[in-house]
Amino acid sequence: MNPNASNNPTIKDVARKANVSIATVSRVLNNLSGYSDKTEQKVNQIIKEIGYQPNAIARGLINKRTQTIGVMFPSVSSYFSADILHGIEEYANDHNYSIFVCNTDEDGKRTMKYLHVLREKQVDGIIFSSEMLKEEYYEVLQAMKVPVVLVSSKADYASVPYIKVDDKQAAYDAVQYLILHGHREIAMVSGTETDKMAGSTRIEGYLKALQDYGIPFKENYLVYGNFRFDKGCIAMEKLIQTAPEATAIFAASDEMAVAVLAVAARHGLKVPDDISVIGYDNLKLAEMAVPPLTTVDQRLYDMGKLASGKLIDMIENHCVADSSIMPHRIVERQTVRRLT
Amino acid sequence: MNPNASNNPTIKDVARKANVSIATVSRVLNNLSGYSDKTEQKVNQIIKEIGYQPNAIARGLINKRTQTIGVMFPSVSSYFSADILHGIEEYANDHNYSIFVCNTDEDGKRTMKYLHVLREKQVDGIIFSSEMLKEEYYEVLQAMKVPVVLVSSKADYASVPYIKVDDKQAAYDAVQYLILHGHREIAMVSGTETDKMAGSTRIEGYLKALQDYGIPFKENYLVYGNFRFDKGCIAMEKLIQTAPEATAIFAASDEMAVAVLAVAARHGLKVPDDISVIGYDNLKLAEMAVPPLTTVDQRLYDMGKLASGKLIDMIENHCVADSSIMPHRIVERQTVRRLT
DNA sequence: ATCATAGGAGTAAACGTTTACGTTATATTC
DNA sequence: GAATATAACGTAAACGTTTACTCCTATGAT
Repeated sequence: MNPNASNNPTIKDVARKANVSIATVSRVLNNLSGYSDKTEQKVNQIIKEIGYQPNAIARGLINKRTQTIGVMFPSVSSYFSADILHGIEEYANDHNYSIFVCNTDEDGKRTMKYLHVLREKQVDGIIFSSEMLKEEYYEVLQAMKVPVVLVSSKADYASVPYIKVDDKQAAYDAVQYLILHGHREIAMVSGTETDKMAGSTRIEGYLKALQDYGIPFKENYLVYGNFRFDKGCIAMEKLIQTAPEATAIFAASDEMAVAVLAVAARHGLKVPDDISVIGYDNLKLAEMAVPPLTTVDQRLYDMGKLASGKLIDMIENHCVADSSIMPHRIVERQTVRRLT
Repeated sequence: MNPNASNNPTIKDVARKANVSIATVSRVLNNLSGYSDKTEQKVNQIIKEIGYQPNAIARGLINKRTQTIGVMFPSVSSYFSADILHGIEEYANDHNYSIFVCNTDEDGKRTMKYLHVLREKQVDGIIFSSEMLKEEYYEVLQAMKVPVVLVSSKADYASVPYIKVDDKQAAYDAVQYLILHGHREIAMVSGTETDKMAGSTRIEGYLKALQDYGIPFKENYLVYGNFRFDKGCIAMEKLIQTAPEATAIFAASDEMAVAVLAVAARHGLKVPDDISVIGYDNLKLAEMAVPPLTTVDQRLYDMGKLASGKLIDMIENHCVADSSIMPHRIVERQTVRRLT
């Protein structure tokens, strides 16, 4: 009888039934040369017949390629990550790569554990999303010898390709937009105080815009959140206490901008009549807000796609991709009022 | 010299340097018995020294287990999926499983392709999220012989374990909540017209509640969306035209409820003063809305965790888990007004 | 002293592929 | 018709593990 009844059929089963060697089956599978049309047809027929599917694990073992990439997110469930992930997944799938999602929780331990798992599972490459690439991580990454690309992030000490918008300029543009709408009392809800990445560069843009337009910076106009909604609420509450004269607020993320909206409403402040707000990201969330949020678009989905693209290029061509600065633009909706 | 300089060290390298056989190294790696304390220490020391990490691919080949599960989403980037994914990921990671995310786009072709990829990659199990399990899929799944669990979905012809809330009852409760707040003109923004799953059962709940309280159903009070924001907007626009007398709206998803909020605002309708709305899901989005959305909580994160748990149980104990009906509850926020 | 026993360790097959190399038969060239 | 090239395969090693067997040695019981 069939010596391999209960298990999934293997290349051996195909070979036996088709009366050829497994080498030949392998050849038609990978359509190389070295077989006649007749055998090709015979083999393909048997494959259909017994429902054979190649075993990617066995392939991976010998090819040393798994067609798999790992993606690290500080928080998979954040609306920010979701968009990037979607882009990454789309491109990767189209190019026959699967993706492992990893949720680091911004926790070093967890991240290291994940890095080891990805190493053991022999991923072909890794994408780091919106997270500082600590040296500790970088060391493991180097030991793994797989390509890495950063998205919405940047490593200043190591030359790892990244994809991000020019944060400083984008923040500058956002603040300038407010200024050009007649605002001079502009507060900012920033990201994490210590986050060199998206945090401080956006603050720099804010500061520079104020300076360029001769607006003095006031300490109490700058508060910190962590890019997420909850901290954004706290930050806005603080702002209402300490900077009630502000006519406009620049939030360093859409989630926080929406928090500003929420807290403003809670306090009976009308947007944009009593206070204007501009966000950062252009998540779907911005469209959904009431009123719809004016924000700076950073095309996260495309950034995800591009990240996938660069990484796969590096994997397949053993090259090193260069970094990209993504264009940004302000999308005008209804949360900024023109001061007359 | 080292015969294996450029590549990652393997168990062979460890064995050679420790002067033991690879079998012994394997034994200490998997801490089985059959070696002395001294060799154990020696081996562990060498492992540290040369930075050896086991190759999960090779392991997978022989063990026929990959510690990997595939998760299918109709849309990875939806805020709904993000929460479930987070739950799944969390539990899986804690139990040493990695997860492949798959975005089906609700497209049969894409789904089938993914199913084949997952098969080739030898995943240990599959979670299907919020999607009808078509027979076509089910056949491949059976051929794969891996456990499957459904989350926020249900297959009526096949006995696949699922996790979901009692949609009909939850919808009933939502509508009842509106009724008990004095509403009688209650419209519904439903999900996909054809979606047997979450679509029609929620409509049934709506209908039953109306009936139980002696409220006649009006055709024009029921409009269809697809659970997402954009269609929700269109649905609400329609409602404003055809059912202006409605005092309350039950939306079959938070995204659509938020759409209702947005469109209401666009038309100068105040929520909850002019119109009340209750959503379904309790996404973070509901909290973020202005005003904060009253909705029915279905604890998606926990459902994700539970799905992971059941699946891993099935994988490891070769059993078949039973289904779970998750508790739901109404979380009261500020979009429903008590009619006096 | 003999024997059974168990602990410690090695050997080699197996997992499902790919691929370098070898072999045969046929076609081509002169 | 001999020499050579080429097409069409088959053989077997390799990828990095796990594990069933086997073997040796020391220990304890008799």
